[in-house]
Amino acid sequence: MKMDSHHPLDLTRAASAFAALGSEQRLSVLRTLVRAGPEGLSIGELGTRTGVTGSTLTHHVKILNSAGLVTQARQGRSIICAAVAFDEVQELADFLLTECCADSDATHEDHTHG
Amino acid sequence: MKMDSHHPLDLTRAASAFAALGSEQRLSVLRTLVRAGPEGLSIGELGTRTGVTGSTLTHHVKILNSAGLVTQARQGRSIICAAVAFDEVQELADFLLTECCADSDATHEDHTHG
DNA sequence: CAAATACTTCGAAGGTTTTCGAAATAACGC
DNA sequence: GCGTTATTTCGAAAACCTTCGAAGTATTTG
Repeated sequence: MKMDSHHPLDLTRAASAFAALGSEQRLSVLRTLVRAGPEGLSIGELGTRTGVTGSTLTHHVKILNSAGLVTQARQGRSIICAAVAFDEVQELADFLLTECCADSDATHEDHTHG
Repeated sequence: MKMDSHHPLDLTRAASAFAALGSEQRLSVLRTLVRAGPEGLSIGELGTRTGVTGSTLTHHVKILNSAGLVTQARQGRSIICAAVAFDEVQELADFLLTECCADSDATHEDHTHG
């Protein structure tokens, strides 16, 4: 469910991705997946590592998935989750910073990223 | 109020910064300030440009300020707001990605940012 | 000091999110 | 098909967020 995450970010999509990251539990889930790398982890293992379990974990993973930050794929009895955050988070940063100072009349000081 | 934003990010602070970005209205406010550059904008002008006004705007700016993403300074009758997002957003991205694959047993594939 | 401007605080109404447990579905082995 | 493991759906309770308008504070001007 939801495989499309490669059109450029609009305000609505960016806000919902940021909102997905804006909970300690979900941020901790996503970081655990980022640490785990491209192989991913089952929901069960993710629960063991983060302390978030059951329907609560299902709920949070679904939000991260809808935000395009996590993939889910069935493998036998388990669902394997993996972080897609690698590029996505840079895209989010760019969404905010890309037009830096565009409206500024001033002698553009160096506040860019990089 | 709140000038300290230079200790390293912990989970709680990072989540609250992401949560601050996770509303269309606040994201639009912050982008408007990023576009405006280091000079910043008054609350009134910010309201004119974003369509968010009055106590609602006060509320949203306060959340962005508490998250360390916006500064506020009185100048005469106005309050001038400016984005601090420049470095802060890169820090947030790093918070997520820094430990990429640390727990992975696999032959580390290249999923890093850069 | 009074009036005007710029913004904030307060409090309430409405909406959304979070969390939980019980029942449901999916896949595997016997 | 039946039991077991892994995860999801459903529904309800509590907590939290958003928005609004009315009243309040701060600052400048006459």
